[in-house]
Amino acid sequence: MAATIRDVAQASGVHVSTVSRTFSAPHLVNTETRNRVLAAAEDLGYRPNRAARALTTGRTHNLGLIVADIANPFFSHLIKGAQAHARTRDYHVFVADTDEDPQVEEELIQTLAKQVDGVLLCSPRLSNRVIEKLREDVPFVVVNRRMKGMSNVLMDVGSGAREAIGHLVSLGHRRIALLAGPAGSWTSREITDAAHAVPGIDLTVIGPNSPTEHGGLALAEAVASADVTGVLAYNDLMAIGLVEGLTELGVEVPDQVSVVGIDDIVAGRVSRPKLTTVAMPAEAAGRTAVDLLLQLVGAGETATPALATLATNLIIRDSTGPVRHGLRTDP
Amino acid sequence: MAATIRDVAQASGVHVSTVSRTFSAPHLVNTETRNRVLAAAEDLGYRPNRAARALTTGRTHNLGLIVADIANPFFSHLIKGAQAHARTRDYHVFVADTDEDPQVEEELIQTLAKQVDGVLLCSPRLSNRVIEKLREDVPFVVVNRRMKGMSNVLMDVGSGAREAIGHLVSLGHRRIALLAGPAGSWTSREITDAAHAVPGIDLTVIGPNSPTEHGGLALAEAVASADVTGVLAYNDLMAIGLVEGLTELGVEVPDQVSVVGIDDIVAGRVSRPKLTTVAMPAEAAGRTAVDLLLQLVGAGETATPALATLATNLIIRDSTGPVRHGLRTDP
DNA sequence: ATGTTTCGTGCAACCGGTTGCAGTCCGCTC
DNA sequence: GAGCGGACTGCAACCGGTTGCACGAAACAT
Repeated sequence: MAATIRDVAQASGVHVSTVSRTFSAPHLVNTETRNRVLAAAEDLGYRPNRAARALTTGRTHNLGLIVADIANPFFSHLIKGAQAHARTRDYHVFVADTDEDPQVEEELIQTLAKQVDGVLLCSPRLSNRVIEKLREDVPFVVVNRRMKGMSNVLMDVGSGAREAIGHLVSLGHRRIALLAGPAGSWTSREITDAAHAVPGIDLTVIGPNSPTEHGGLALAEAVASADVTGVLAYNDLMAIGLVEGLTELGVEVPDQVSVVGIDDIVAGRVSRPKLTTVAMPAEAAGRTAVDLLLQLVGAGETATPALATLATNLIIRDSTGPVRHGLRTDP
Repeated sequence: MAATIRDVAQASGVHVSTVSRTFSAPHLVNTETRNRVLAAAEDLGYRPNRAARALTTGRTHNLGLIVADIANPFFSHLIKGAQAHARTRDYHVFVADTDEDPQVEEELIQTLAKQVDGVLLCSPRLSNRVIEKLREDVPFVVVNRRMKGMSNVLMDVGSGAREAIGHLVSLGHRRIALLAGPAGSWTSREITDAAHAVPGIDLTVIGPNSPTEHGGLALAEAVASADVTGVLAYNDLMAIGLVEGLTELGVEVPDQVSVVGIDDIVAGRVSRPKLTTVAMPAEAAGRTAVDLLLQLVGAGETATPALATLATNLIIRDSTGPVRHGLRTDP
């Protein structure tokens, strides 16, 4: 069907190896010959078959990117950052969505392993043990989980959570709820740990929860009856869902309850009240992860794992406000 | 490094071809032998190398999915639908984002062509001519563009636009603006054509525009000064951006201007006012597209292209309301 | 003129599988 | 007991490239 290297060889009267070299090591072939080969290739519409090349070189020039939920805008931006950056390095990024299912996550990694040079694993739900085992199959960079001996891209979400809670405290809040994320999420644990370490507050942890709008919506009753005035949610989607649910229950945000999200997705800027949130540098994380992964891929076995930590920052909008004491008895 | 078919052959004392058959045509090999091979494979952690298999069979069991903007929730849901459905058919879907750039789109298709059995091209920005040329390299299903002789998945956006404008008209609107989408978008043209065909309205088409929140935001002034009372936007992101911009300009939605979006993304439900929109069945489109593509892939050259048209429906929320005459002179 | 590089190209094995063909062994039929 | 067919399995070519090695010719040194 499509032209192969042998067609080109025949058409230009040289051996296949010369054609091969014309593309993968041009400096080794005579300028004149090269031009002849290139002309023939152009003529036949020949393009090297990457899969076949991968078979011998062991390099596919593809990267895999695994996320829990492609519909989560946080991941969309990470993906965009990774794809755009990889393209400048002549790599392609294949994205796969696990639907928050660790089982699917494991299968996907195994399937991808042979088809890519390395995998970007974002916010994994798998256990460390399984990840370490899978690592024998393919180089990894793990985003949003600290793993000894592996390259990591982390966002300083602990500090973000501290900042968020500090903000609530400065507004007078003391009884604060933390909506945890999914089980197995490193980020969720970081946030929880950071929150626990803040002195002088009365913290209620609710969860684990599904990190989606629905997850947040479902928590509205629990939050309303938890006797808290401030809430920090695992991510913006949950925060938005929560605000929606609270509003339906007649609980005013921020007048009765202040809500802080994490991620800084667009929806948080257009929802009302506008969401106070901890901004996460998703695109930068994607780019950084690609860099670390290519470093790993290039160096082979000898690579030393690297750790990148990206800063987060609090963006104060309208979903947080000062505590109003005795509110419930007001008119 | 990883175990190959030859390692397994050696370990189980049979020829490689027997190992191969154990996996790709189990009924051809003796139960006893098969078990021995399977045990050895299990033992060595052997998994067939898909790329190598693809070389001889010509089937990679991968599909490519190309979208203009992975961060657009409409596409996220389409992707999820496609990936989940493909997985049930033992196929994997690789997603790539073109960033709305036709050049990148073309390159991506060419790169993917050899690594997948077929491509799902969603809302292409390329010209028909180029697509028809690329089609020689790899089977296509085109989503959101009608192309003769190719399999298509369309959403009945024309009827959706008619319904949306009918809704505005029933609220008393006559002077209506249409915010067009990007150049090269079939959907945008469909909407425009449908809008033009509605009798008795005074239509202003603005565009082409970038189909993002920013694109909508940037149009606020143009809309405010266009002397219209109703707006239909190419998609929800633009509609949301527009509402944001109008609000900043002090123009009330829906009191002064009614806004309708298209897609029904989550952000439209949480933004205030809640967005009236034409719901597009994104997930179903993803599933359907995979079905049509696998049909095409299975049948080879002989395949007859199929056309699937999915219904849309209007969801009325709070961003549309009755025209208020003489509003601007009211207090 | 001879020896030594350097350059350019061809040869052939190899990557990890698949598959048409042929051969062996076995039981069964007539 | 020869002939036949079916069930397994091995052999080897092949998919589309890459690459170490060898070889011939030209360029350079001596």
